[in-house]
Amino acid sequence: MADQLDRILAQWHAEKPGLDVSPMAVVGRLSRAASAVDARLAATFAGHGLDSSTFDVLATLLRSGPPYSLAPAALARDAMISTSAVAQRLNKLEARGLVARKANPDDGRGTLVSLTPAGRNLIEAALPDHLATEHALTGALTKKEQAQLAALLQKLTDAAG
Amino acid sequence: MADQLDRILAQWHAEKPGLDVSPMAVVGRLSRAASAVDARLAATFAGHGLDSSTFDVLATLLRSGPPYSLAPAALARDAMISTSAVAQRLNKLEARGLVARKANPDDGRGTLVSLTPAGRNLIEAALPDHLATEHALTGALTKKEQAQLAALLQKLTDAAG
DNA sequence: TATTGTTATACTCTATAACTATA
DNA sequence: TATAGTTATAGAGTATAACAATA
Repeated sequence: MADQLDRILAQWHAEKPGLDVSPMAVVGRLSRAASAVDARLAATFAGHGLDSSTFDVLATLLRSGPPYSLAPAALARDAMISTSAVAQRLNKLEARGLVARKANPDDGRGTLVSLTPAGRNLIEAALPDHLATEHALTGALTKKEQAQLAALLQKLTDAAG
Repeated sequence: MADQLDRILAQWHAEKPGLDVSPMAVVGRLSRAASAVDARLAATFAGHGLDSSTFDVLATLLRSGPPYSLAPAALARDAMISTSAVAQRLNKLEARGLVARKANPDDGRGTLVSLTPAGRNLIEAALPDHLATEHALTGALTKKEQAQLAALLQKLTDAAG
């Protein structure tokens, strides 16, 4: 049962028999797995009126614990995007009443972003659904396989710097 | 040596001790590995004046073998994007002289996209560099680990598909 | 001077819909 | 009528740079 990547590798073997294209099997499947998983997660998010970046912001605030409040810079670090991208995400979330911005009492330059009650309710409702989706995906693997996969992905990430 | 994902999991354990967040270890690392690998590949592409979507189009044409010519619909299927997105990528590649469009002699409605000599030269030069980058990444894993990783990713993709 | 955060702006990429031409 | 392909258009998302306020 050759999949698309097997066909791609076969094409390369035919066209470039001298090249060792074996890494493509790993890198190509990594890319496809990430896409497929993202699509499944996005479907769950959409069921709650969220997308993955919105979910990430709300989930980051939730898992930070009471008072569910962080500086924009911390959100930017966590999501690995610019602070301006965070500001623009926050504008939308604030317009929807899911987060609120307050002045940071300890630093007049700073802002603190907090979950509103509505934002808290939304992320508390979405989180179990999201976890159920993740369990459904990883459930195809044994616990041992999951641990192996996580370790191998970690090695690859380290190699990529 | 806790990484960022270990810290995230620890936060969830503290905030939601009743939830089994173990799938996040796998899904989170998948996402981070894909991002890290993409960034490394993009750096190699940039060294040849390419980005990953441009490389994909040229590489798809090359591995299709002589006469290095495909219909836009085939390129769209391969890249999993709309035909209009393909048309717009091709406009740019054609403006750079890397591909050429000709009428399909067998179907008056159709177009055939071919590598120009310049396009052929560029992808032939970029491919070994790209493979070297992929070898550098996967070289952190033994051959056996690479095979394991590919198989586990395949299982996960199937579960998501 | 450096830092925090926001906004203005421009850029890239994409999909939907409208359109042309051919089967 | 259906299919292949292109273009026009609009939307989403981002980063760079300019700006305001505070440290």
